[in-house]
Amino acid sequence: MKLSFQDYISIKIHQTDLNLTKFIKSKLEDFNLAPEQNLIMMLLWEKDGLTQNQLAEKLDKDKTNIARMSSNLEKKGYIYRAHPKEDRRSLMLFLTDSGKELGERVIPVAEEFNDIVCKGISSDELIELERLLTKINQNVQEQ
Amino acid sequence: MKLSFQDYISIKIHQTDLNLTKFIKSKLEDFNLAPEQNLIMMLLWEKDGLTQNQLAEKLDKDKTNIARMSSNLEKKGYIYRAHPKEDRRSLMLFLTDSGKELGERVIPVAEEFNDIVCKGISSDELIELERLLTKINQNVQEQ
DNA sequence: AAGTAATTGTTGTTATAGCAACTATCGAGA
DNA sequence: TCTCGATAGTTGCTATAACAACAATTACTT
Repeated sequence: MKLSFQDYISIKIHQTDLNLTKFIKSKLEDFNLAPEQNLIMMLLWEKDGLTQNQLAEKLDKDKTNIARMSSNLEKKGYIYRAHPKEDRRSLMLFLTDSGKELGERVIPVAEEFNDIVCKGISSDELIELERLLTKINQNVQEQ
Repeated sequence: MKLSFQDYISIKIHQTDLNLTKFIKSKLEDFNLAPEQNLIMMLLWEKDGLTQNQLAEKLDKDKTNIARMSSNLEKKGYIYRAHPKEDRRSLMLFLTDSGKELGERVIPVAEEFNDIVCKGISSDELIELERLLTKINQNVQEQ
C-alpha cells in the first residue's frame, strides 16, 4: 500500500500548525512578542512566580528553550527573574509593570485569534477534534 | 470570557505536531535524515527532477528552507542538483543511487509511522479530522 | 559530616521556519 | 536591442525545538 504524500495526516497537522503560527506571529508583531514567548506570558498572566522548570513542564518543552525564551523576555523588559531563597538553583519569573500592561493588550488579541481559528466550527466538532488529537498524541507516546 | 491556557485549540495542534515530529525524528535517525529533509525525499521518490521552486510550492515552505535542506541532502549524497538548460536560474533535484536505495528502506518506515499515528482511528474519523484541519487553515488564510 | 545522586539552569550544536536583501537570469515592452 | 520587471536561489538574521555536556545547588546515604 504505497501512500502518497498528501495521505499522511501528520503532514496535514504540521501544515496547519505552521499556518496557525504564521498567523499569530503576525498578530503579535506589534507587541514585540514571538509566538512561543507569548505562551510563557500567557501562563504568567494567569499567575506569575513560576519557575523555568514549571514552565517547561506546563509547555512540554525542553528546559533549554524555556531558558532562552525567558532570557529574551527579560531583555525585552516584560519579566524579571529571581532565585527563590528556598532553592537557589531555580529561577522564578515575575511580571514587570511593562509585562502586566502588555497582558491587558495581548489577551484580547489572543481571544480574537481563537475566535477566528474556530469560526464555523461547533462546540461538538471542537471536542471531537481535541479527542482525535489526544488519541494521536497517545499513539505516538506509547511507543 | 477569559480563556485559560488549555482552551486554545491551536496550542493542542501545536503540541501534537511537536510530538509527531519528535517521534518521526527518532524513527529517521538511523537513516541520517531529518524530518523535513524526509518530506523532500518523499516527493523525489514519487518523481525526481523537481525544482526547488516546485518543492517550495508543494511543501508550502519558504524557498530559503528548501534551498538549505536541498544543500544538506546534497552534502549527504542522497541527491544532486543541476540547472536545466531551458532556465539556468532553476535548480532541479535528482536522486543519486544512494538516495534511491534509501527510499526502499525509508518508505516502509514512513508507512509504519502512519499506521501507529492512526491506530484506533476509523476512516470516517480521519476524514472528519482532515475536514476540521482544512476548515482551520481556511479560517486563518482568509485573513 | 562527607561523598554521591539528583535537580535546575546554561551553553553549544543541529535542524527547521520565515523575512529582507542580494545576485543571476529570463521575459516583455519600447 | 535595451531597459525594466519578474523569477529562482542564496546569504544573513531571528525565533523556535531538542539533545549533549556542563556548572551550581540540593538531597540522600552512610
